[in-house]
This record gives sequence, C-alpha cells and structure tokens, in this order.
Amino acid sequence: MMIDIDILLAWGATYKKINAEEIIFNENTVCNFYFQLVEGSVRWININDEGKEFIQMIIEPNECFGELPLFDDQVHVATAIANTESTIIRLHKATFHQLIIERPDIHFKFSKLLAERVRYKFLILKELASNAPEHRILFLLNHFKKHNKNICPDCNQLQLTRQQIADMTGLRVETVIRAMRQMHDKGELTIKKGKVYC
Amino acid sequence: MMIDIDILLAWGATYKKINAEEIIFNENTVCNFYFQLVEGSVRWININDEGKEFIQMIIEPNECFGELPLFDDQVHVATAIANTESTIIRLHKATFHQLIIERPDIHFKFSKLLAERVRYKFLILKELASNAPEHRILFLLNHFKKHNKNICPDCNQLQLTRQQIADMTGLRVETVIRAMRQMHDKGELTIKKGKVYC
DNA sequence: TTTTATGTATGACTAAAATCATACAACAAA
DNA sequence: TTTGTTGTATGATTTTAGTCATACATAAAA
Repeated sequence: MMIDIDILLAWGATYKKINAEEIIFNENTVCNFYFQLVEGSVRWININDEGKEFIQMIIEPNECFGELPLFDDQVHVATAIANTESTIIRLHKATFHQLIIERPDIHFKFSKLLAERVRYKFLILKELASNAPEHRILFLLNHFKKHNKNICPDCNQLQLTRQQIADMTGLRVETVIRAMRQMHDKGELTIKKGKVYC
Repeated sequence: MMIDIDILLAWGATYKKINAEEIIFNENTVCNFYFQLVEGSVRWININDEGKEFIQMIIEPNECFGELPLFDDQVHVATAIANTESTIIRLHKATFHQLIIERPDIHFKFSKLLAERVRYKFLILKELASNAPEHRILFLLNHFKKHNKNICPDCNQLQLTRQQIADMTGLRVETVIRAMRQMHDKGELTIKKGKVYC
C-alpha cells in the first residue's frame, strides 16, 4: 500500500533521509506521522528481554509502515529501523486523517492493506504454532515468491540472510542453516556458494 | 467491533441459529457475508496437517468475525466453528459494502477493528517467537484481563480450558497444565479445584 | 447414588531445537 | 595480496517441550 507521492506532497508531507541502522520510531511510543518508504529498506521489529529481534515485517520501497496507531490511537506496536540508508516520506497524523476523510477511495485502500496484514499474520502464526522448521521456512519463501518480495525477480535469488529468516520464524540461525541445507538436498531449493535460489 | 443490530436489520441482515460444533464457514472458501455474533461463542481456527487446531481468535457476543475477505476480496483465512449453540446475524457482502460507503463512520470503526486485530497478532506473534511457555500463557491472561474477555469479571475465573490455551499458544495441554501449576506455585495465579483465577 | 464424560495432574521417556564452540567461505576494503 | 568483516557450515552437548501412559477430579446425566 502506498499513497501517490504527489498527493502526499500536496498535503504537506516531507521527505527524510535515514541512515543505516537508524531508528525511525520506537515500540511503545506515541505516533505522530504516517510513514511511507521511498527508497531503501526498513525492518519493523520487536526486541525481547534477551535482546533477540523478532522481525514482524520487512518494508520495501513504496510501502507504508507504522500505520496502526493512525487507526486505533494506541502506541507503536513495534520499532522501525532502517536496514540500509533510506528515504522516507512523512505526513502528520492529523493531516492523514483529513486526507482519508476527503478521499474515501484512499481510506478503502487502507482497509485492504490492514486486512492483508491481518491475513499474513494469521498465516504465519499458524505456521509458528505448528512448529516444523522446514515448514516455516518454506511458507515464508512461498509467501515472498507470491508477493514478489525479498527475492530477485530475474535470478530467483533470496535477498535475506539466514539470520533474518531466523528472526522472522522464531528459530536460531543454526537451525535455519541446517534446515535449508536439508531442503537443498531434497531439491526444495538450491544453494550455490551460500546463496539461496528458489 | 459491532454494527448496531437495528442498522443491520434495516439493511436486510438475517439471523441464523447455529448448533454447537457447527461450522459457520470454512478456511479457503469464498465469503459472501458479513458475520456478527449475537449470542453464544465462536472460535476462529486453523487446522494443521495433523489435525491439531490453532485458535486464532475466540469470538464473544457483539463481535464480528470472518471479515477479512470483505476488505481484501480473498478467501476465508480460517474456519469459524460455534463452541456452543449460538445465534449470528449476517449481511450480504455487497450490502455491507454499500453500508460502509454510505456510513463512513462505520467504515472508520472497521479500520480501527482491523488495526486492533493486526496489533494483537503482532503481540502474540512476538510471544510465540520468543518461546517460554509461562511467558506465553501470562501474556494471554493479561491480554484477556485487559480486554475483559474470557475471564469472569466478578470472580476472576478463567473461562478457558487448558486445551484451549494450548491451542492459542501452540503448546500441548500437558505443557500448559505444568506451566500453570508452576505459575500457581509462584503466586502468578491461583488454582482452586482445577479452576484458574487471575 | 452410580455412571459417564470431560478436564486436570503427574511420571517416565524421547525427540528436536537451542546452545556452545569452532571452522570456513565470500566479498569488500586497505 | 593481505586483512577484516560478515555470513555460512558443522559437530558435540544440553535443555526443554513433546509424547505416551495412566490416574485422578469435577460436574453433569442416568
């Protein structure tokens, strides 16, 4: 989901450059903006008591993120950090509200986005609950393929590290590495020089 | 989230009686209705390859369920089954669309509902990913307390079985039983004659 | 009251992922 | 080319939830 940049600018949105590993907003803080990624990559994560990250979502250009508080008036549910140097565009919360009131078509697109987010969460939750590591990983890969995310459309190379997959599935790196090796042996994917193709 | 019954009836919604354990709709099927629970209890679940249920949500009276396809035009993401004899009220999908177009205020309430659903899923997912059984259970109980769900407001008695908690946390009954016993010993909750109070 | 069904409790054992340790590979920078 | 960094690979061991089996408790039904 994205709002046309021209519309955002017309409504007074502003660009902001973000450095790699810079925090855009923190979990449990008040939200004042609508955020949309223009360029780069952002991860939307929770960090648990032991400092381990759980990646809720990886945001690619032209996607919005951190939008829940705009609709339910609560705090940010997770922290947003730039993976690489990125550019975002922000619109004040109050202005965003005005915008979706004046533009029901845009409001409907957000309903769709939210429904898709819930849907994805249902699916991944079901996966995490019925455990098997290989199954979890396979689900993620299929999901990415289906949505053209995190996989190179030309060469099918997975753009994620084993660590990132671990952080999205609640597994440990070693477990992911071992599981993917087995999947390679079974022919469910290909590993060449450590790179994964699927 | 609920729509006023009078409004629903004015728009042509109809009541339907559901028997205990009756399926209201199945995962992966096309959705033709908006559903709202009037009386009884409904679980919204996925069933995995081994036949194990994962409870995505327990629906109480005056809540809607199965609403995702209304917004993203995909199939049902989970199966809805009545826990007890229940009454639901249904509105045709097309009529529902008309309704939220004519009533932006209702549309906004659904945006809020969807955002809250995503939020809950973020939270539980983070819990499931950072494993510890007691932690998972405690989160659920706190969540229920906060939202006055599944806990008797007068006596603080938990209205769920260990099995249901297991099915919501991806654990096994025995694990839940043992974990709750330990939580009882630690004073994090009270068990009297098998009933849990928190 | 007795019976039956459902839910809770607990021990013994197993399996599987986490953990710890270390090595190696790939690639960019000096 | 060498160095350094990040990511991948793999073995050995530990931990912990799952599994299996059985017993008991509670409450509703006969």
